Amino acid sequence: MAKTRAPGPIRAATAHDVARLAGVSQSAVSRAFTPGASIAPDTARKVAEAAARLGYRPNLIARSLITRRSSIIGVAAAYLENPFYPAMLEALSTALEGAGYRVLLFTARPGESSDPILEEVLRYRLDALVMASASLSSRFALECRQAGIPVVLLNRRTEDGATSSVTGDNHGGAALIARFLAAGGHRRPAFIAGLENASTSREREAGFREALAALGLPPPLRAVGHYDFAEAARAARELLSAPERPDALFCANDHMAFAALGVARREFGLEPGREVSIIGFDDAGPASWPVVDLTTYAQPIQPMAARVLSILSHHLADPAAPAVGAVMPGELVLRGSARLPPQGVVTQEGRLVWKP
Amino acid sequence: MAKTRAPGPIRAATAHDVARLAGVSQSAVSRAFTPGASIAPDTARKVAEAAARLGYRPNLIARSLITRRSSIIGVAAAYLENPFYPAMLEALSTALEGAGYRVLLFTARPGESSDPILEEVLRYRLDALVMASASLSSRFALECRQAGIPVVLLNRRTEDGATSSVTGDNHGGAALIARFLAAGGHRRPAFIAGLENASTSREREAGFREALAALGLPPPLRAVGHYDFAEAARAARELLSAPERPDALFCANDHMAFAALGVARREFGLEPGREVSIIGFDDAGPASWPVVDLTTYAQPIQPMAARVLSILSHHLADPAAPAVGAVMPGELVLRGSARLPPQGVVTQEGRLVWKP
DNA sequence: ATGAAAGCGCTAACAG
DNA sequence: CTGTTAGCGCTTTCAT
Repeated sequence: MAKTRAPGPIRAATAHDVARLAGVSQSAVSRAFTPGASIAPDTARKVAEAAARLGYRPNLIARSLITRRSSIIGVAAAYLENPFYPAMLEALSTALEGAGYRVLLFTARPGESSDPILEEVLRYRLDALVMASASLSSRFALECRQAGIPVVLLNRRTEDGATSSVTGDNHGGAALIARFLAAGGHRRPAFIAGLENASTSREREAGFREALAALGLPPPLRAVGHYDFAEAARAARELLSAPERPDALFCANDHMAFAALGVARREFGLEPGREVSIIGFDDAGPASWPVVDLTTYAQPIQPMAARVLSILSHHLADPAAPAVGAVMPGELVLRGSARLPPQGVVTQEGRLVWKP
Repeated sequence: MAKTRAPGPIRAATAHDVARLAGVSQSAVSRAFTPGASIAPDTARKVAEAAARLGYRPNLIARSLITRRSSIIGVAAAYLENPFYPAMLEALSTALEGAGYRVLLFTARPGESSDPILEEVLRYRLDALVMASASLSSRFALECRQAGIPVVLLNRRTEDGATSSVTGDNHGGAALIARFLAAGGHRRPAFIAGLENASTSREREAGFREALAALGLPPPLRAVGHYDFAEAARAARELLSAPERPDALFCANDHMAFAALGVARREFGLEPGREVSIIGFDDAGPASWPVVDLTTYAQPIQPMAARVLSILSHHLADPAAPAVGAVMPGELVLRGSARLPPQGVVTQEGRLVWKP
């Protein structure tokens, strides 16, 4: 009577099984699956055949244990309601997958410290960590560095600059917006801030204020939207109710501008682009939808993702390399939500941008 | 002269190091980090101290090799431009993280077969796989099953029903929309399809047509938007240019409805909700933005994510359990883009829904 | 309750 | 080019 296989989870074939079937040693099997290894074509063929027959796939877990590299990169993301982040995540994931990495996703609960989840980064021996949006304690960044795990911040930066980062040109973009508004004849600009402690919001505000001052315009009215849709709507409401109503609203990101757009049109009957100008920052997907049609400073998503990968590779190759802070230039994309100035409007790659 | 540590990536502390420092055996250290294990409180304390001193963290890779469980679940997602998916991804990730799993993200390139990436699923010995949006060859699903890896499809279903799935009530929701339009006095409804071979689009169309027929209304005009923004805009343009202009547009998902909204208002000067009714499916984030204000059938994102987890747990506990196809009921959320019928409009949890 | 010993499936010297 | 031999860091019997 034939002995039947035990039921339940059939154990996957191992390199040993393949070796036995192919009549070679187990190390030969290993070599057959290692790109650069020296192996006779004939042996490789025999192994390939046996492997195919058994449905063998090298166990990456076992490989990682030895090589101490998992080919997995942690990506901490949150705030996915803001359509900028899914786009960034997709670009980043594509870039990393293209380079042979897998992405382990951490969606930090807003408010929660990201540290507990990030403990896992160390436990799983991830090759590197990309922090998009979530905050990171400097203690943890240090610990990662000690463990030899490169960290790159995306669209975020620490005070000390000790951790590598990739950001858009927050300061320059905001300054450009100030000049754009001035050129368009706006005289009472206002600003809706994001989170007070976020580098993006602070840098954008600083760039805006400084440029405004340099142009001889008054400092902007200001309200805080905490990068939250409902709170941004409240902020817009507050600003548009001011005795001297602002003639322009610069929102620290598109997500808040989407809220402001609705408030202006539906609650104040102000047509964006005609009676009030509303400008965002990011060029998140919906900004280009005709129903939304938001003028905004576009962050270059693909190049930013590519830059993250290159910095990561750089750190992986040389663990002692110093941190780099990459600032990627973007463009002011002109749509219907802000009045155009008489000069500097040019078409570029099928879209209107402002080049003073 | 004191011997200094070798430079470069300092090797992380192992259970052996901790054991040596604590003066216990390596297995004692293992037990100290295993929740249910029998260990003397005193020993546990000594181990904890030594571990803290060395910054020791159990290597999950090594553990996985033995336990054959990685606590990692693969999630294949794509089409993140459609804001429904980031929301789903976030909910799913939160649910899985809450249950102690990590999420390995696969962003299948559109068009590409998902199989090559999914090979990785097998190599990494993932515990399970959730397919949101990406297509999955039945060959691969079979292979996963043979390898004992549970697969759950999210917002997608196979013909044969051999793979577990969680979907919204596509047929029922679409039928409800048909009845809603009829009740609102619409007489010439049209339909914008998504991808012709997607179960979501097919089921929504079938539900819509059948209900329309039952109501004695003519079959809807039809155009295909392929779940793509630009193509959906084209489809809307085509339908709204028809000699007998439709008085309602049901789009197979919100993302396409966002495009239709823009076309109606900007290109045809038709105010959605007054001159033409536009309805979507999903209740993706922007649908509720006042600038957008889309009437749509809401899929219950959180419950769907929770259901995926429960089905996964079920399959993990019993690998031989049969596939289940969960259909989660949603609600028709009323906003400004579609004319309201005189009856059945009720307020529920702060929003307007239709309960005929 | 604890330690010794045997692997998990694989890679990486090392001889041949 | 190939097989043999050690482990990677951990969990898990099995005695004690």
